[in-house]
Amino acid sequence: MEAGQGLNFIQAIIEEDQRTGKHSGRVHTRFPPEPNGYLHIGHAKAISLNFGLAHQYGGKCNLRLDDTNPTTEETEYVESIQEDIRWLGYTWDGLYYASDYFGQLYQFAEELIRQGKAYVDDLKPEEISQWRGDFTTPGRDSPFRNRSVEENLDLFRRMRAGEFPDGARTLRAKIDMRSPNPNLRDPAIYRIRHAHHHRTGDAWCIYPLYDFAHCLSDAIEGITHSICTLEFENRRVLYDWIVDTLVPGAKEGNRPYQYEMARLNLTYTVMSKRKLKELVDTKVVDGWDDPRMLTIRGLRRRGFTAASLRDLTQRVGVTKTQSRHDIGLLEQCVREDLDTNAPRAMAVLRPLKVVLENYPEGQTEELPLANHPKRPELGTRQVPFMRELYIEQDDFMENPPKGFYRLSPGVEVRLRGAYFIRCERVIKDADGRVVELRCTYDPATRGGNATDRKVKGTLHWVPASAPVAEVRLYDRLFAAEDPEADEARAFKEFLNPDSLEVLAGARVEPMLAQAAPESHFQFERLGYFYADPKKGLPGRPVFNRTVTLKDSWVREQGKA
RNA sequence: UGGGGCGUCGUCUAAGGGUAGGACGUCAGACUUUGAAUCUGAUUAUCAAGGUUCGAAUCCUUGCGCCCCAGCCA
Repeated sequence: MEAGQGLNFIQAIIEEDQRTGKHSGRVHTRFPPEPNGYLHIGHAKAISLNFGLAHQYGGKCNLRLDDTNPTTEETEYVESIQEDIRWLGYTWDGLYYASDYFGQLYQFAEELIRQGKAYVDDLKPEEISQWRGDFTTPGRDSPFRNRSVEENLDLFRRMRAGEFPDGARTLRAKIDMRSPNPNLRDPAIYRIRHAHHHRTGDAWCIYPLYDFAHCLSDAIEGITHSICTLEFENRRVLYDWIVDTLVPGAKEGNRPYQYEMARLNLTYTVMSKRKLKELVDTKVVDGWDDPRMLTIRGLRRRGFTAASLRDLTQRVGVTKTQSRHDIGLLEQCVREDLDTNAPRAMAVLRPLKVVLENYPEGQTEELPLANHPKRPELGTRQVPFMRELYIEQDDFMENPPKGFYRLSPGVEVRLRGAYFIRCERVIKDADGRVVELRCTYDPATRGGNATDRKVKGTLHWVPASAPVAEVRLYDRLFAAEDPEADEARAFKEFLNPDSLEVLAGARVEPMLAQAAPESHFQFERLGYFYADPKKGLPGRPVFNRTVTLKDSWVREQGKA
């Protein structure tokens, strides 16, 4: 928001900290994804917040791969995460992995045992769960809770040495089994996992859990403001407990603090990594970078720009209020970016043949069209014009309703940048479908100008010689505003069956056949399109529709 | 029915004792060689009830509603 004086609540905290001299005025944030999936638009919010804050306050922001669970994490994901952050336009100060700290974390754990504040528990997972109690019943102390420091140290070292199978024992923090906050009922901080880790290989068979690893990693890196999402709110006391008992100087304020904000939710989509993965695994979509996915890669391949994603994160703000933003806001962000930056072009998605009966056969002329109506410096291009052309099927109606500005029998319209044409006759096939229009053009209106009369409609067009291109029309993946709202039904029941339409027979102006992969265009009167880098071939591009233009005619019809 | 959070236009988000502002959406109009863009204008909100105060979205009390927590996931 450009309110100016309206700081978001994190900025307010930082400015207050700077005023009081907390952290010696330092700002050091971090973006800590777990490398177990691809980044999505929700991460983009966290990324631009953390990197943006560091930039705004002259601080630093680290990228830290939170890789404490060897069974779910893969190198493939750490590479994609880095690529996506760079594409978004951010550069990290330090690149770290939680696994960099396994040695230090282990030492912290031994220290906790020495302080008598952690113990090795032999209870099995189900037993731990039973002994923990529930929201209304306090937990009970584990029978192993009062082992001596020596015994705990010995057992913990043997856990590390690989003497016990997975699940046999855990290291637990000794806090309070009767706490009303279940997170303080002696949370597990180390578990046994005889699993290969993507970076440390087989060096470890015990791995720290999030609550233990995350806060201490923050402390090790000198993070000042550790921003996470709302669901971590009731773990903050645990965060504080661990940091305060283990980090030297923590009590004096020389430590990181956790702040929670609302995650980004958007209408007509799901955001959890688990659900996105399910869409990929069940082939509902064609991979993590399917243009319908709200992953960074998917959005990128759909034709969203990094600037538009950054813009969205600015507009949605930062609050603690659980919210769901209108996906239309994202669409508006990319429209605004592409309206000023995308060159214009003409493409006919569903061609309808037009023959200009009074235009000489065999004649062709090159007509100049502006590449951008508001930016003459972007120049013009030549588009061939001839006796046979294509216009959009939607742009003709034999019996038009009131308010239809386009072509119909006896009506004159302008072909953009070319001539006025009038429809004289309609040719139909045996089934009565309109297959061709016989029209006349007015040579005096070259360039689309006439001094003596006006026309209501201006249509885009391509010459009959125009190359064919595949165009993919994408729409939102789900038909329901909140696909997860109905507890009784799976989110996949709300998929939009029309989220992808492939048009193999679109015709594009010649320039577009040479479009470089990853280039953006506005196809006039239709929307913004992006040359797909994966599907397209040289001279044979595939265009993904990023978003339509706003269309008040569609709205008008909807009212009828 | 334990604990932790959150309630402001349709959707988001500002204002933190002194004119409830902005964005997106919607509606109406102007302009238009994109039914786009642009420009005008309009509509609509402080969860409820009490209290304090000259004055409450803001402070207090009591309700109500929604979200999160009982992984050896993060």
